[in-house]
Amino acid sequence: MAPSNAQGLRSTGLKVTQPRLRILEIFQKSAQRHMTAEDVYRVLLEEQQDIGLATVYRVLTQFEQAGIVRRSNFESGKSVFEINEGKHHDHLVCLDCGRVVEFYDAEIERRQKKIAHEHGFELQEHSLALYATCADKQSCPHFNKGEAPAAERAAHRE
Amino acid sequence: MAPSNAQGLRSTGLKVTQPRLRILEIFQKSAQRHMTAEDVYRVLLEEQQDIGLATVYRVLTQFEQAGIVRRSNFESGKSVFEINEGKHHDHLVCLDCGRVVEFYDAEIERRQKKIAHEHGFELQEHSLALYATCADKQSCPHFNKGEAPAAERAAHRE
DNA sequence: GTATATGCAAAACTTTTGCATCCTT
DNA sequence: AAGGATGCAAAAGTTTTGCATATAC
Repeated sequence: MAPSNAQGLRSTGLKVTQPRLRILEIFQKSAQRHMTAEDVYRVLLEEQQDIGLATVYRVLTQFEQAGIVRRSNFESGKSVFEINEGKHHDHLVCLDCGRVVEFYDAEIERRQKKIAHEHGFELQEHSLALYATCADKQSCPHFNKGEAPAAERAAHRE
Repeated sequence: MAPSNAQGLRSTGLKVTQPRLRILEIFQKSAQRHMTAEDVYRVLLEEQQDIGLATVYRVLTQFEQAGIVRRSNFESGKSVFEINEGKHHDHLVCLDCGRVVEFYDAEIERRQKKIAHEHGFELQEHSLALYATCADKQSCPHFNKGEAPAAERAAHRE
């Protein structure tokens, strides 16, 4: 999964265009694995690429459908995209600095499936996000300056 | 929690107004525990109450802050509200009919807290939603006609 | 050359806000 | 009477769409 080049893109049936290649590259080169459409667009602007925000959304949506990226929603109100490495995981989001940690817990996965079955359902997918604060504030240096803290939007409602 | 009357409302420090009483009543009388702001507004319209959508949003937000309702986001892009009975639970959403089942799993809760700790965080909250289809379609009679299937928005992107 | 993709602007949707007026206390 | 609450309309924020033009195969 996650084609890293023109061949990979082609194999998904998508034409190999500049916008698609550039967006893929941004995900590969960025320090942040998790980016909103705005985040990607901002990088493109800095690079003086003439790529519109609408194209970013279109490309990300197509990439999602092709299995190249995954979309999450957290509580920010915005969609967050990341390259799909094929390994399923859930997210832990730092409310102090927005940092996103990925984790996988087999037991949680197992119980989710079991719970669905017990209620007469067939589990298709799930979305799990943990929201936490740094136990040791020193270790949470508001690291992802590009990514606004997840606490931001909740604060708006206060 | 979840004051069911004027006294209860007063105790939260909120003034007892018609819109607040009516909205509370709608949650108490409705067959659906889970409703969007639009859902509530639609009921008000049917009752010819002159209550604006903005007020519905304001009241629901205040109720959330007062602990009277809880807000969830699922994948629909809209906020879903329910009366806060005080018992924490997560949600299982039927992709066929939109039905929402509540569940609680102590082991999942435990592991979430453990995972956060292992990464140096203090868990504050979490959001877990399971998306599933009915194993036996007969038992899923598109029950919540008022509530559009959760699959709807995803379909929009296709 | 044809079908697709893109850019731009405008629209769609959910949610919030400004402000004059109304209602609780 | 005074402060908070509401309605309406307008704004904000994110995401989608229509359409003429540009690009990939």
